[in-house]
Amino acid sequence: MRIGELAGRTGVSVRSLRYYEAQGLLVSERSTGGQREYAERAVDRVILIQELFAAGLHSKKIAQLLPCMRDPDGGPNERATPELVVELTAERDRIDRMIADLATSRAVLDDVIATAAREL
Amino acid sequence: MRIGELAGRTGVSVRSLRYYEAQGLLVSERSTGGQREYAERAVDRVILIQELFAAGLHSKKIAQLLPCMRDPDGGPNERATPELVVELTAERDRIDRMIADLATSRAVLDDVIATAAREL
DNA sequence: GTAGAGTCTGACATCAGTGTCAGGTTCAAG
DNA sequence: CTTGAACCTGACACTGATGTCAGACTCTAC
Repeated sequence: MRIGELAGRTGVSVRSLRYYEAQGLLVSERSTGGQREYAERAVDRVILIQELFAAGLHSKKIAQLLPCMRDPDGGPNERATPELVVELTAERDRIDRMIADLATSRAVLDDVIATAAREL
Repeated sequence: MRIGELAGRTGVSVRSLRYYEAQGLLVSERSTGGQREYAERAVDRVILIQELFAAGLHSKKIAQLLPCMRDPDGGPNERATPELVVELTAERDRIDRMIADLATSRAVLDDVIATAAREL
């Protein structure tokens, strides 16, 4: 598929997809005329990238992480270096703290919403 | 306490504390010389603000939310407008999706880490 | 009263992902 | 062939929280 369709199917802008490629997160074949052509699995890949972005990982770290995934996405499947494992473990811990903080914030919102609803 | 102490006790930079005040998230008395003086409860307030930031809320929405909290923090304790309730409900839903996404990302990291550890 | 640490305001810089525009090329349908 | 939609590259703008700097003022301790 071409970039517009991929954008439509993932909800990610065309601009962002080109950015992902520039950052080495996404690969594409090129047509004779130079237009990007994506395989079907690019859809899942893009969604995963978005999730990792949302989790606060920067593109550089995502670029290191993706080839180490056990996931059969056609990539070269390199192995994680010990340094990367250390970094990813730190990220995982950060995500754990993030989830805990989110739960707190959610409770705050819930409380305000419930209080307001009670007063109506 | 003065701004430096508040910064130290919350782990938030002096710069950020002044920013919070400019955004209407934090209030302070002023000394005769014009220096900010904070009450004890400012500590919890700042920590809460940080959590809400981490949850992806923007300062404007936090400024609307804070006075509607049931929390006895000395604020005027206004009541949430129906429009605000709608917005906060949307934020809460967004946080729920965010937590779910984070769980996915965490699992991805976990998998890579576990795979790497197994190969060592 | 003086030294030095802390604080003040205001301005500009940074980050990283994304939006947007310009000028040109490619693709698919008629 | 032609036309219009989609795509290309490259560049610049934006966002929003935070960093950083300059020059001036305040506070505390000696």
